Amino acid sequence: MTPRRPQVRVGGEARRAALIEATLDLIAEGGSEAATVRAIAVRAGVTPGLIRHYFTTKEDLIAAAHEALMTSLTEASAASLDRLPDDPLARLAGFIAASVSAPVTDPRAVSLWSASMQQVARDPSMRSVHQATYLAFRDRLEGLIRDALHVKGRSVVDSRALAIAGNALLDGLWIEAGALPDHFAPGELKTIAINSFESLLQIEFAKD
Amino acid sequence: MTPRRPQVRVGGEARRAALIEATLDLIAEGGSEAATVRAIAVRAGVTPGLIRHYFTTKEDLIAAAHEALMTSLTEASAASLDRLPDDPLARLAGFIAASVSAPVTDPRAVSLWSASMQQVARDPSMRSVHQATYLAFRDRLEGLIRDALHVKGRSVVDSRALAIAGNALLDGLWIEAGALPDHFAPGELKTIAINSFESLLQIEFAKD
DNA sequence: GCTGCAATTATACACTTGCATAATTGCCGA
DNA sequence: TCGGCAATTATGCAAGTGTATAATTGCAGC
Repeated sequence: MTPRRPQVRVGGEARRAALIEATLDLIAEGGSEAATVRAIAVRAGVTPGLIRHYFTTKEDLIAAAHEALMTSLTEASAASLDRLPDDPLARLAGFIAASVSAPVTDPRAVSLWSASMQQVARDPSMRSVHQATYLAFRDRLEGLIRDALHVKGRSVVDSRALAIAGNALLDGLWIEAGALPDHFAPGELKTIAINSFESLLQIEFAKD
Repeated sequence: MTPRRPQVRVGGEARRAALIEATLDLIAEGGSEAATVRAIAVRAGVTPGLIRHYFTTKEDLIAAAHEALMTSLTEASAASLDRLPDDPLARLAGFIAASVSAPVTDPRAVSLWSASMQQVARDPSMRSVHQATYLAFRDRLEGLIRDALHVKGRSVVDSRALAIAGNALLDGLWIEAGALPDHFAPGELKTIAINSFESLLQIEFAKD
């Protein structure tokens, strides 16, 4: 007769967040199929039934986890801006560098992101979350670009196109860094990103 | 008493390829978890047991499907080069345009690619296949860049960096086109890609 | 025509999955 | 202090999973 597992009461938002965190951990490590209800429960130190108490269905939990991931990525990006200087050129350069360096360039994040991309392709609600996050990042980049060009006295012809291209460039480098972490020399991607933006915007950043 | 299903004997490589194709279809439509043994069998018009006759395990089949996908992508890229003109500048422009237009920019392909990215993160053999495919594409792009710069009489300082940046740019645009197909005006991404390469390489393509 | 063998179907099994439902437990307010 | 109620655990179930094994079928070579 195995004794009943003692309850550890947490309740409310904390437990909910713990379940989401466990879900993301499992997906990052083993893909969507690894995130079974039972595995999530074990990871969160909880009984499977409890999940049903916080999420009416597993699909619910997955969606919540996806949204949490996206907002955390967005917030990480916003937070990096807070630590940057005021000079528009240096701000843009710092933002670019942060986007292709650790901790943003993290295999776990890339794995989670690619896992979510699949579901984005077929779940409209996930697609709208993805689109909102994508646009938030791109709009931030576009603002930085406009400021940088303005301080150089340059007329901004099509900042939308520049932001799309710059965003694509950062995305591509970010993915490659995550997928083939050993393939690039340290700092190589950062240099490439900075140089590429100099070409795209036809400006020059101050050398550090 | 349901009658026994009539056999349709195919045998050998054809049936094997059909099973792989059914697997890829299902993964593209519903993610890895949709590719169950039974679903694959139905899709291929076959009985589940037959799969075991061609692949000793399901993992075997998945790996074979991944390799088939990668080689097909590589071959598609190589084939597009065959249809391009000889002039190096036009060749590069055509290659860029093809990389961000249909049929390369295909939701199915993007979905399959992101599905494989996940497994790349944790399966070393899949990672080596991914790396080989990535390098094949990038090397092709680097060659086109070198040719284009050479015909302009420009010294090629760091074609590796240019190829990495260009590849990242194309990847990023390709992914966004696949993830948010309705978000961009027709031809917008193509224009952005061409203009961006003009900036990156500091050249000008002939207007078409 | 027969026979042997590979290709194919059929059936079965043990295990996992998500979910429902009932039983317990701890805590908070009266 | 003692109900009451939300948080938690326990148990069970029907459906789906991969795989093993046996039974059939068609075809190729003699």
